[in-house]
Amino acid sequence: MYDKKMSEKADLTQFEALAGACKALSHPARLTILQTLARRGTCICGEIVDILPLSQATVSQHLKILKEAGLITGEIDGPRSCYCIDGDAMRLLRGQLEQVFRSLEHCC
Amino acid sequence: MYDKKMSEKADLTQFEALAGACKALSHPARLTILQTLARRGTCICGEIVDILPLSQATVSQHLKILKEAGLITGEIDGPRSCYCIDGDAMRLLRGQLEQVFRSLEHCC
DNA sequence: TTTTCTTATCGTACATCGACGATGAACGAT
DNA sequence: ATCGTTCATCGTCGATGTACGATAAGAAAA
Repeated sequence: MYDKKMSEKADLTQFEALAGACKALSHPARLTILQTLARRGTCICGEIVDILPLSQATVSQHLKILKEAGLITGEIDGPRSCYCIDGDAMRLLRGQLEQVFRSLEHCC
Repeated sequence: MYDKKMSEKADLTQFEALAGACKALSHPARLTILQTLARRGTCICGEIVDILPLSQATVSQHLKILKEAGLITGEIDGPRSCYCIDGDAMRLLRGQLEQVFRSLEHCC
């Protein structure tokens, strides 16, 4: 009936960025795209379409999601597009996740 | 017109488990729940509802998602439920993510 | 210019997510 | 047996995600 502790609600916004990055990783096709980009070393365009069992439109959409999440960069090179892993963003994400996992080490 | 390389399509199923775990992490409320469980050390029941700015039904739904993803365990203790981080699952996920990030170190 | 190749975007259809109120189930206490 | 508490589940609804074909936009090649 009465307020328990005068609303000490958690601030969810502090995790919004990390949650968004995890969402970008939360699809097999997008993880496969990242793996492919890393494996080829150099940037790749629509070879990804040939590799994935998905339509060109769907692949392009997944690439857009990864780009909007800041995990990859895309540059137009003539008639084709060249995508590349954003190393800085990836290292940042890696560090953030590592920090979370460290804080989660103390379980019951 | 002709098959480029006789269908060397990537197998997306190999990343399904990891993608599913990332999806479980891809919501601020769920990350906050994990942080709360870790912070309290001991298992927690519906105090989470008091902490999060969400309804009891919504919190229960997030807890279910985390449990189905195997990241937490839930035990019924009398009239209340006691949740706890699954340390083994968390370490496994941490290792898998670390492996992915290592393979992504070689960027352009 | 016209064609061809490559890629992005639009529109659509269906599935899933995220949030909530309401209800139900389980238990302790009266 | 009847409350009151705690929690899970149901049903609903709008928003978002996933997939595709079709189309548009751009540059190279004819």
